[in-house]
Amino acid sequence: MAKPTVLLIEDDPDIVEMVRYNLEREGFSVLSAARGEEGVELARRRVPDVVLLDLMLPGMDGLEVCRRLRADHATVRLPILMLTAKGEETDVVVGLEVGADEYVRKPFSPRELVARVRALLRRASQEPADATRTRVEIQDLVLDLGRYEASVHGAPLSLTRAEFRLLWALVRRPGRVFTRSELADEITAGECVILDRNVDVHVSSIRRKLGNAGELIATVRGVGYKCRD
Amino acid sequence: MAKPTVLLIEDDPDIVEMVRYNLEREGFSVLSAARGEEGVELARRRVPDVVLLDLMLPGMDGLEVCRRLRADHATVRLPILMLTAKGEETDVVVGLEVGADEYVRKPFSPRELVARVRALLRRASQEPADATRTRVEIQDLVLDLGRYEASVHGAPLSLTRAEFRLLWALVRRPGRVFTRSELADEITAGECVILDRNVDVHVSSIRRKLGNAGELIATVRGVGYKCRD
DNA sequence: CGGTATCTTTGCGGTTTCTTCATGCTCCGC
DNA sequence: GCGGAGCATGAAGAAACCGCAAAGATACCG
Repeated sequence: MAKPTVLLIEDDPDIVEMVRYNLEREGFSVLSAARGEEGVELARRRVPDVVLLDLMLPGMDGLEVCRRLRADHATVRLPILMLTAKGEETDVVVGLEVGADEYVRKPFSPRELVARVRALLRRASQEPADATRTRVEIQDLVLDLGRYEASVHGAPLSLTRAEFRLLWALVRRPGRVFTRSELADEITAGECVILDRNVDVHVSSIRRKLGNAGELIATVRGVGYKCRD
Repeated sequence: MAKPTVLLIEDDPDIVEMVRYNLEREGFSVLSAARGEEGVELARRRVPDVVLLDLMLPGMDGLEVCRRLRADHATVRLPILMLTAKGEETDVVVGLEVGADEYVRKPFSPRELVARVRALLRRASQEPADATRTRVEIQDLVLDLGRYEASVHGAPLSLTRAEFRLLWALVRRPGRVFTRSELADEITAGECVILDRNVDVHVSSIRRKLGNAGELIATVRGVGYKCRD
């Protein structure tokens, strides 16, 4: 998982500037397009995590963009947040029917925008996450994602967030080998980049906390780590 | 598994049409009623898997429908999703008291609606007892949703609305970890957006009011909060 | 309209956790 | 057995996180 990408389709350069500044400051990577066609094309090629879409665009308008994104297989599930000017209430309704997920009225506060984008991402990502396994047992080790708890032999462990994420990644697919950078991404959830060696440190500390069960984590020399199965 | 059935109680034919179209396309079977009495009757006779309920109805309003569904043995644990128009915040509060499980603000996107209905069904199938609980006791703490009252050791607490909702969300599913933004959604019922950090403040104030029982709320560092079980 | 309770945001300080670095150890081919 | 690359681990500075207090904003009520 990398830094979340936002595609902004908007023709007013001031707004583009403002949104870009605020989203980048909050750790998003921002793409932008001033015209509808361009936006659809970009969405198809780069597939962002969210689309912010102005309703009023020169050429192809926001509704049409929305329809096209929904029509294309690559972008059909992409969360779309619509930016509307005040008093376009009916357009909002149409927009939602056409497949937008959220809307924000102009003028909007940067804070609100960021919060909405976050909420949208969260909802989008938790949808399939619920379907995924939330609990894993392997020998004496039990991990429960929903409760954020780990235990060995029934004795609870106190893992930090990074440790938990790392262990979760390994244990979820026993036998499969992960490179250090794969694991680093799991730890940071793609938010930032860390050195591969850091993974060693976390592994070391996990092993210490696991005690005997520490042997569950096998070092694969020259490659990375895996969980024994 | 058979096609899940949704009962929509809503007087605006446009919305009925829109919801029906979208839910059927997604594989649901849809019943509808334009009036509250009719809806209650239908719910009793056909017992759907979910009820979508408009708050503003001619005749018997949504809240009353909700109460009746909760009063009847056949429908007592039916998941209810409430449709609310903008600015009906106070009604939303009452809706929570009466025992609705989810809210969607109008205007809503069909995709969001479908997603919520799915989420509701999934939750209902996983924890059938949870949906309709109106009272929770955990150690010395008692929360009563119907009366909007909380007490520790029998001594009543004076919680604000935000505090009550937050605590209710935590206590209803002990052990499960909630992120700050999930909790923020619970507090505002999706009406507006607040900063994650605000959740800390409410938690802090709840803990103070709970006294010793404040330890029931555990901080999960780097993740959020949960209720000890 | 004014007063009050509640909600939201903000900033600081203490604490934990993360990251990096340096050092010593292990494994492996030769 | 030796050398070297790769790994383990301790330590320390940097960063993130949380609790709390206090102030500004908003909603509520008479």
